[in-house]
Amino acid sequence: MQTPPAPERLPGDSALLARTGDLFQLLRDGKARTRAELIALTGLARTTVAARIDALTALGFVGPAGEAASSGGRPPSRFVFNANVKVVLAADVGATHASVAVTDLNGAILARHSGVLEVSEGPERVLTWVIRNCRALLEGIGRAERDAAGVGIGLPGPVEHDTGRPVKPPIMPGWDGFDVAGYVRAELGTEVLVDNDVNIMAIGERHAFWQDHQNLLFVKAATGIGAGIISSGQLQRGADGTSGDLGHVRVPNGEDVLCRCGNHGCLEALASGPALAAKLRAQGVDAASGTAVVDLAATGDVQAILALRQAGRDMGEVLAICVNLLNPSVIVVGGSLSRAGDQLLAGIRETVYGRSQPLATSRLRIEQSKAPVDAAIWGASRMVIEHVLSPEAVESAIRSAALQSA
Amino acid sequence: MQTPPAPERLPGDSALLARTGDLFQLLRDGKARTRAELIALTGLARTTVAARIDALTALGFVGPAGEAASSGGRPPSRFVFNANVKVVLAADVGATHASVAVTDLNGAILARHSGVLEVSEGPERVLTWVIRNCRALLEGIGRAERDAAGVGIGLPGPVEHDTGRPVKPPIMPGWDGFDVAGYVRAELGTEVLVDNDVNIMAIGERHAFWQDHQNLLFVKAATGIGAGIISSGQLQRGADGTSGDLGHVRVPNGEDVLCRCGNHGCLEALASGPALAAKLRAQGVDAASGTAVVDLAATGDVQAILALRQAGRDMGEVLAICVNLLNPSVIVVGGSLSRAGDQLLAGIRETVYGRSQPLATSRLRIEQSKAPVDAAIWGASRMVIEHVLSPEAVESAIRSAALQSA
DNA sequence: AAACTTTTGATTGACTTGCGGCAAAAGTGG
DNA sequence: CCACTTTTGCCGCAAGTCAATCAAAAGTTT
Repeated sequence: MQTPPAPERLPGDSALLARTGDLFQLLRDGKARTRAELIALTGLARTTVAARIDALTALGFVGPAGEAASSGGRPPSRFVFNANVKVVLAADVGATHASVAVTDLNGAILARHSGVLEVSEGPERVLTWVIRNCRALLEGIGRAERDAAGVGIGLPGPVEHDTGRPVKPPIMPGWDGFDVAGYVRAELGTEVLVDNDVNIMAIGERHAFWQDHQNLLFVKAATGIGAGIISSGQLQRGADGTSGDLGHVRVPNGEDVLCRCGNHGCLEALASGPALAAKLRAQGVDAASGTAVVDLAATGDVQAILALRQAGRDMGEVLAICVNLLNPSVIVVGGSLSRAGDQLLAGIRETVYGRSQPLATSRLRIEQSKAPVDAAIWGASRMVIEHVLSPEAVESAIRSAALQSA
Repeated sequence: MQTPPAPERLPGDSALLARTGDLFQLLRDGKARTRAELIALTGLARTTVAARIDALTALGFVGPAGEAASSGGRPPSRFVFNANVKVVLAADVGATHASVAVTDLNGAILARHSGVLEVSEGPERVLTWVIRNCRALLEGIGRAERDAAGVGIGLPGPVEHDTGRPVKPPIMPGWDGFDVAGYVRAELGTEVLVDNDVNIMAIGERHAFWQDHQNLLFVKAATGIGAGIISSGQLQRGADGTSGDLGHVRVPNGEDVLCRCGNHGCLEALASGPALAAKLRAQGVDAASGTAVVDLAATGDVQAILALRQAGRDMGEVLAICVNLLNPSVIVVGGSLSRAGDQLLAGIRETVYGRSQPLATSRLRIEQSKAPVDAAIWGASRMVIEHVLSPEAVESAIRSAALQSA
């Protein structure tokens, strides 16, 4: 008996593309592709690709996208990711205001609403506001609640992401341990993911502008100062969900400044928005808040400019250590103070490039956030999207649909 | 026509255990298990489990482990991971000496050899020494070169792990960009993985003593001061492989000390072994090196004790920031200075617990390395083991064996 | 308009894999 | 020695992937 020639590819061998959900990942980039292109890309058989595309089309995850140019015969039909099968709800809750938005599955914002809302009013009232406005936005664009694939929520304090509960947040009285995810899920009936707002901004900024960077440090400088760490392409939340807490790190030249946390020399007491405003007021300048300082700097106010630059240096002292420790390829500075742009960044760059090891800084970029207002919404949306469009999630959606029809 | 009842589990549905390599992961813990236990653990069918065990047994990855107690019928046979199918070579190259070892697939050291060797002699000579001693060790325990599953090498400088090349290492003249992995692979003909020695020690320490901690910071305090970061259970190497470089971070009370890197106030200039020895010599104490300082402290020398404690405080200043940034659940302090134990750690603890946010430290442990000498070898071995026993690697081994026999 | 090219859908058979059923094997307890 | 239990090997079934084939569809080229 003669054995058949060993095939180059054993059946079931395509370990990376064993499931329909994996094929789908290729289409996630939004490019329209023909079946032939997908066959070349995956190495799967024609019938397999066709069957999987059919399954994805039946669920609405992909849709037809016209025809490609003919190369002398029947033109091939193309397929493209359908970012509108579902929508995603995104909420960014700040200390004194909140935003909600509806996005498609690309993270593009379809509708949004912002309002003044004190997080200190407690979880029930704040989340009720969020839920109500989510519903209103859905109604406004004519989508049903069941069209929502999930809700992403950013909160201004440490969050245990796995359970969706805040853990001892300093500025959120009444929220400690509250089951945010459960509360919202009970109302909206969808997947709910909760995280720290800085983490969410890091995710948003990375996906929007720095996709090819696997090691990114996002710094939010506003009322507080915090960082979101992306290492190996993955958000790092730490053991208790409190990673990136740079606000109360001690900086050298702030020994005499008392912080609201009770310690001396915290970065936040030196370089946060309120700290800068207080400093200028002490100099006789009328500055109510951090944004006022930024506005003053924009008009050319020398004291404001100097204060921002010094704040940048103070932050740089801390960031230099972060750079040596984490060796990121980019630091993105966001938050209300970052609108000052050059002034703040110049101070940061000056110190970081001076203090860090040449090896770690040779390819390091330090940039201003390119979308200070949208990053949080994008990140909240992106967190949900990655979850619900993951190979596993798509796979299980296909399987349950198959069960339904059987 | 009647549709058959929908099966609870569709074929190919066992997403998490689709492959034989995944079943193998369950057996990696070394516990002997019966087929029935594996069925319960995996949810796979009896025949499937049996077939996979057969495949793994054929390759030698698992072996029979006697019979379990009968519960009234035929006693079940048990299977256990066979850590001796292959051996792993591990090498730790330090500045002035090097170690090589052979371990089994559990990482247990079967044979080892250490010697005096200057890394500055250059890659060819050092690696030749490593290769020669690897061969000698293999011969000593009666194993062939082809029994080696791979080689793990730790080097005292930054390494681009993906390519296996050092990048601008400060104390390794002639090594910059040298293809370490390629050079060794050409000789020994196996997988070669290279990494920074601190990273490797972090891996070793974590696996040996802190398996349930997903966020660990390993600090090596010796001639230099560096850290290995494990976040989300994964070693974080940074964008250029230079993460954890804490030696040249500036600490507050060292402004007047000049570091060998040319800057002032580096942690290494204050708290490294040579720095402590120099400090004591300036005080009239005879201390040749960091280990001499540690020895003095062990005899109760007050100046040495004070110096170590202050070094701990200086390190603590930096580690406090690391804690706020990374929120690890444990910091392990290793390196030659860590043998000082209490003195150094007391200084570190004092500062870290004082400076870090209560949230980040409430569950933080700061401990001495439990195996200062073995951690590096264990880590180098572990790095290789995780690579060659990964589900993918096992899977492909099984597939290629199937092709061979066909 | 006819010939040619290319895509697409449908079908078939071979192969592989996972699963359940059945019977033999290998124990225990009376 | 004889039931009884449990494990284990073997076989057929169902499902999925793949390669191959055929025919229809939808273009281009002559």
